[in-house]
Amino acid sequence: MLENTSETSHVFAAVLARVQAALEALVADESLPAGIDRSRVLVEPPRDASHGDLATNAAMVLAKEAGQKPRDLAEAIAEKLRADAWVLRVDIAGPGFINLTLRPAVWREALQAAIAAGSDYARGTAAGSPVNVEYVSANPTGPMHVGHCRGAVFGDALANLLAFAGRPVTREYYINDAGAQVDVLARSAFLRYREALGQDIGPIPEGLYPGDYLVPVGRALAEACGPSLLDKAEAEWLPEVRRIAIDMMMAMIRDDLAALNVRHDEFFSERSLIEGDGDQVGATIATLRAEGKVYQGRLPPPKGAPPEDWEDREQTLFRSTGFGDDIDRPLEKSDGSYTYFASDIAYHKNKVARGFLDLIDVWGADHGGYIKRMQAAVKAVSDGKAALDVKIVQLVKLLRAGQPVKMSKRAGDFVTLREVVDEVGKDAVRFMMLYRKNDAVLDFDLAKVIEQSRDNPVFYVQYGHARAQSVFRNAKAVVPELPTDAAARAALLAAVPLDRLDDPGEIALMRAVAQFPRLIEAAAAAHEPHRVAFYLYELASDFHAQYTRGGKDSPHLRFIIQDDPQLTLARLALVQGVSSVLSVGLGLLGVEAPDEMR
RNA sequence: GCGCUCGUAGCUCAGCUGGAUAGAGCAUCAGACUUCGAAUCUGAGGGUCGGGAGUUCGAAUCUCUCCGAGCGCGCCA
Repeated sequence: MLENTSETSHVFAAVLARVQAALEALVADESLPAGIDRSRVLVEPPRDASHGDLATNAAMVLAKEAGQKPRDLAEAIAEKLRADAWVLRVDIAGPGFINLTLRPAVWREALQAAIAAGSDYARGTAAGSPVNVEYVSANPTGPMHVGHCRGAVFGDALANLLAFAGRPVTREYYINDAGAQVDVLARSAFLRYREALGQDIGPIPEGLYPGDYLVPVGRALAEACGPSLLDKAEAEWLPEVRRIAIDMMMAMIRDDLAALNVRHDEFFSERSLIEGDGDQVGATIATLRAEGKVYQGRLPPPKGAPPEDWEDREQTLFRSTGFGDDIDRPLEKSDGSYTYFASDIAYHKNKVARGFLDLIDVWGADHGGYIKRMQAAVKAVSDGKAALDVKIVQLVKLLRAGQPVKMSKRAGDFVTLREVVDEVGKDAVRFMMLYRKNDAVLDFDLAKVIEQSRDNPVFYVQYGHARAQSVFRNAKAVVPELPTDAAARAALLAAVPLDRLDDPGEIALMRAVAQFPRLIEAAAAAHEPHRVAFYLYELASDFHAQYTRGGKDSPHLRFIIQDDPQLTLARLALVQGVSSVLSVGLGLLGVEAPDEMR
């Protein structure tokens, strides 16, 4: 047994601390200058496993400031590290890498820590500051289509990841219920209302939403109001019709999101900024004006493509150039109403006022040109105290057997999110959306996801988890005392001696499990949930490989050894660790971890 | 014209915030099932990291400049 078991729940952090301790010892020896900057010292897995378990760049990073050659410094550090109880071997390689091989007992204890922690393994405990993640925010004018899908899944997984990493997270949806588009929605719904009352409405006029999804809205209006709205002027019926239509659209959108396993804590109404308690948009502009960040002025017309109806006029401008933007931005339209940007500033100020200094927005690629001005606005309304990270999710190209699927919202024949989820399942949709960096374009081929499901990474990872459960089911023949209940099984396996886990493949698998906390930290810090998906794929791959190694060539490597319950228990502990991490990781992605694939 | 994002194996993509000989999957070729699930595994071939220059011990990663693709450029959201 090693002297400190709590450290082993995060081996990489613990080894970094040990390297830092070695460096401090060198400072005490006056082999290194006092106050040397050690912040860039890292401990990471080496590219090639033959180099050892872990590598540190300490010697290379510190060499210049220490005034020593990297390899000489490496030797001095190595000398200290060789005295460490965890360290089995230290090698110096290449330009000054220090490669560490740990005693296998460290990895075994790391595995035990992982099993004992269960679903809390790798969970961050440090009390981080609250973070607000805004995603989806689709206009409430119709059902969600596949274009919304990626942002929804990405934002949801990112929020899961941040929460798991220890941050208090609020998941938010901004309802764009104040612009011209919701008035169009109201007029479109009114048409369906007349239809529901038996009037012949003919073809849907140009400029209104033609989709059938408004038929039930018309019926609901007819039931609620009877014919009472027919004689009224538009100005009289529109606000009420709009309110009801938006409510029904949002109910539909929530259903769609639920089908994708996406949830929000807060649905924030844009209209509430203007009609709630006071005009927050006006107040925000007034404050900024008082601070000299808003002024009356003129803008030059855009270069290259000047709009036909360009009219040079004095207008209300936000001084975004003072905060890193390229040009100042208008806050009021020519008719005196606020621009979308103006209410968005007020909205983000509202977030800051609610205590969020860390804001994340998930936007579609077509809003990329909007990032600088919004970040400028967040700085301006928070006196530079709040920061906004905008994550852009790129286009999803929906294909069927290589052929693009046409999507036109105007024609009313767009592919809805619900159709895709019903066709391929939420697990496949979610994993495919996350098995790619958010800012890379994604080809999503419906035919491939179904037909080639055997080659689909989501099934590969899920199969890893299912296979592990299968091993547990079969193991009862050798270890009858193995509990069926997962928690009880984990409790038993966390206490099993692991000394006999010494196969290189087994050690590799333990290392992979031990890397999970480090992966979570990095993925959360970078706001990159796709890293979790790739890690899980690799972990599943290591597991499948070890499983197959126990084939006919090496039956002694099977997890279940008929006449050796002790060894079987040790290996079941390994399976438990892998299974547990797969389950937790898939949970973060919002994907099921099934017990069987049949 | 300006701005943002991207360019890595035939195809689809990773590359852990600057590290070692650039990695997976698909496809191709050659192998592994009477026993823990073959939805799996083992191996082989496949590269001017779009081109060029720079920064330093070290660059796919940072800077500049070209080439190419996508998105955006008051009074849409």
